[in-house]
Amino acid sequence: METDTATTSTTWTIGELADEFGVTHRTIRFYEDQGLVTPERRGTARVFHVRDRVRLALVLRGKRLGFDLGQIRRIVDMYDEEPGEEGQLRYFLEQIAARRAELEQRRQDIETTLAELAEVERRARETLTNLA
Amino acid sequence: METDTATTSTTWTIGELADEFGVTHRTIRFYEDQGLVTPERRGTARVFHVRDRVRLALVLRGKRLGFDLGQIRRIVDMYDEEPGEEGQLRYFLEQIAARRAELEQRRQDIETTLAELAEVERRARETLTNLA
DNA sequence: TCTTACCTTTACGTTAACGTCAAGGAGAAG
DNA sequence: CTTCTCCTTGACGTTAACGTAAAGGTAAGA
Repeated sequence: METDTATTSTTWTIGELADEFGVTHRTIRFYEDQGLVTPERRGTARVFHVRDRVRLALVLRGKRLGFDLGQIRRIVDMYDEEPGEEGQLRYFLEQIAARRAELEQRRQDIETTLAELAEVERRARETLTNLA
Repeated sequence: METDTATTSTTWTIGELADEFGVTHRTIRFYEDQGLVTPERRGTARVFHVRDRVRLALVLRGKRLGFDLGQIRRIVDMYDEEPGEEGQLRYFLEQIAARRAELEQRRQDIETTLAELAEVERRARETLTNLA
């Protein structure tokens, strides 16, 4: 019996990640085609490392937010951008500002909607009380 | 010259709404097919009233949030739900709670992402300063 | 009356993001 | 060696949300 010293494995198969994140193999392979994850290959099999796991989580969070994969890639790629020289860095900061602007627009829309739903709910509760 | 007493018209053509909201006629007609707007018909022409204008704005806000039209309809329809009897109202409140839960999940995701981007930005600025 | 602008329906085309077979390899267990 | 289980690569299918002609109606202005 091989000792399982690694506490929890530091690599994953496609099936393990699929189970953990509740997606199909197909989805993960699709994300690989799109360059969102880049698993190592041992022979023909895929071996996913921590970086891939993190990126997959980021992608799925982006999906929950309703971003398309293009937008998602732009955000995810920011997480492991290399320093680079000044021009690059300034451009990079511009990109970050743009993403932030989008996210803040969304947050604003969400807060407006939540406020309106609260009002709709208030009226419904009122009507309900008046039935008693 | 017909007096334009109506300050700004209280009805709109499809083109006016399309221009105002930056979408195409096709999009609005599609939303009509989906029952998201229900313009009056005068002969064959569509006449949009305030209700349609409001609903269109809600739909587009839903799109900015990345909801699909199914989710959007569920939210939008809440805005002009009729009181109804107790069972209906309780079900209605459940639905509101569900939509709110989705929106709050999104808000959480957005705040996490904004925080992470702020950190990424901080590091980029740091690197930039160290070049001077 | 003839443009011109705006509207109409019908209907096939397109893109994103996977779903869904089909056919087969690789290794561990019995 | 055979049977499982999990993996692999194609490759065509599907759904949502419109895009994009095609072909024509209508009302106002020159």
